[in-house]
Amino acid sequence: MAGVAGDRRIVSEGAGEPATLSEVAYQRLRADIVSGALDAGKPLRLEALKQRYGLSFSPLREALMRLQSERLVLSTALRGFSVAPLSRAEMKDATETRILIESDALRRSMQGGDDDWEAAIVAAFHALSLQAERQSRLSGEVGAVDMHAMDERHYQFHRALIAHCGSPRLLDLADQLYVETQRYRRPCLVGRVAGTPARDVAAEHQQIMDATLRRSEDAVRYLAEHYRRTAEIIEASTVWPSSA
Amino acid sequence: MAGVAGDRRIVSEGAGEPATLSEVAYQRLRADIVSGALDAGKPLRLEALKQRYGLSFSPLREALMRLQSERLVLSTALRGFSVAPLSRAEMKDATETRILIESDALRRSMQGGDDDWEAAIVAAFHALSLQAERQSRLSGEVGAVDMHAMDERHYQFHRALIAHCGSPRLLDLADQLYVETQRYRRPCLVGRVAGTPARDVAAEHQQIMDATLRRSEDAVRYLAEHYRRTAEIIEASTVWPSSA
DNA sequence: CAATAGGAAATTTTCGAAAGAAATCGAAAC
DNA sequence: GTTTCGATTTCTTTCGAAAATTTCCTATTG
Repeated sequence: MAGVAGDRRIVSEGAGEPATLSEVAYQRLRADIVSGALDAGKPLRLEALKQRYGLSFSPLREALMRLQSERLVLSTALRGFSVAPLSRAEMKDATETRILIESDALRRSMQGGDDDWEAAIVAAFHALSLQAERQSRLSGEVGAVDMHAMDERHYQFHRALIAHCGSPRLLDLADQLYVETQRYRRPCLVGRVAGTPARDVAAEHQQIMDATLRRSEDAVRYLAEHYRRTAEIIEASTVWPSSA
Repeated sequence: MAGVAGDRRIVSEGAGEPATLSEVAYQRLRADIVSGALDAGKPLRLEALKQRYGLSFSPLREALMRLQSERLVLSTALRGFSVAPLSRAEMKDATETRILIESDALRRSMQGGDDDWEAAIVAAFHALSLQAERQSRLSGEVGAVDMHAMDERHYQFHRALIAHCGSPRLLDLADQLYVETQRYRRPCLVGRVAGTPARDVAAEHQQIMDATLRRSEDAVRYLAEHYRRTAEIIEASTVWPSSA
């Protein structure tokens, strides 16, 4: 998932490895929160994190401070940090905010989008399709084949659509909301839940792409539908904590 | 400026003083960046900050990490932090993003807004008017009378408009963008620049409020115009750094 | 028996020093 | 005169221990 939200902030020269332990802590904590390796709602004891990642307090606290700004971590003064809980309300808010941001970004991209932008979309769509096909062919084999690669392609496709919007803030927010909503998607992707209507995600992507290349306002509508449909399926198939 | 962006994050029990030095560092650094006490673009040497605020590295770095997420501070791995520079492009992006966020938040507020919401708007408008009048009466006296109080009232009015939107994310983003754009407004407020067309800001606020209470889509239009007008005046009357 | 105060343990937060990396400066080589 | 290399200095980053605070447990009181 190289390139997702947060990479703007610490400008490390090459594309290579992170230069500071603070950055390492940030990336690993974020990955573990998104993947669910760290349970939602649970307190993040510094001693435990120190142990887990082999880092000391300073870089850990700096990373947690940053994650707090991105709504992945909660903090209470003198009482430490905890993984931000999951709830219906938060998922809805994240989804609708994402739609607001990406709709505008897509519109702006379509307005000024050039040939390179179009080509990048087509390329990302193709790569996503290949990965999806490979995925479905291997489904049922050695567990969770390569969800990571799938996520990355999926992210790249949606990012390509809005890449030409011209606003660093919108792109950043989109990245951040992608990560936030990913927390909700991930558990659903692991196993197909019974009673879920078969859904042709590839067709939805195709529809969005086609409308985008036509520079049609339909693209915005399709994109919003795409996100809302995902949110609905997740809401229905998630076992929510009692109080949320 | 109690209550502006960032207060969500660290939940300190009472409304009282900040419980941690990390929080103190955050608030003071932010205030100094917004007020211009720390020059835009300049590097933030930790030794100097330590001296200035009487704090040590850890809380300072944690605060800087947070400010970085809010686009007030820039950081380069192993090369430290610097105050985010000001530029036309950034101001435009911040302004347009703010309009996007607040337009949606205002629409949602108008949809579900109840009596208390309306009352709070009227109250905030009134308080702002009183402060503005006092301000203009005292203008020309002992320098910069109480810009702080004025800012606070102004913030509270705009916040009251969108307060009922129901989305914590939108409110947070609005807060953040308010602070960001405040950096550009502040220098303009100090002295009225020659050639600036006399502008009846109070009338604009009145117009926004009236349309809002009527639940008219005009409110959204007026609000956007209000922000764009401010941005234009600032752009014209600011001495921009050569490369920006 | 519930409520409360006191104290021990666990945890967060802060500090100052040590380690590590980049920038600076000057001398030597081209 | 310009470039390159190396040592020195400056600065950031990290660490582990000390300080401050909360949490938990127990004994005591009403």
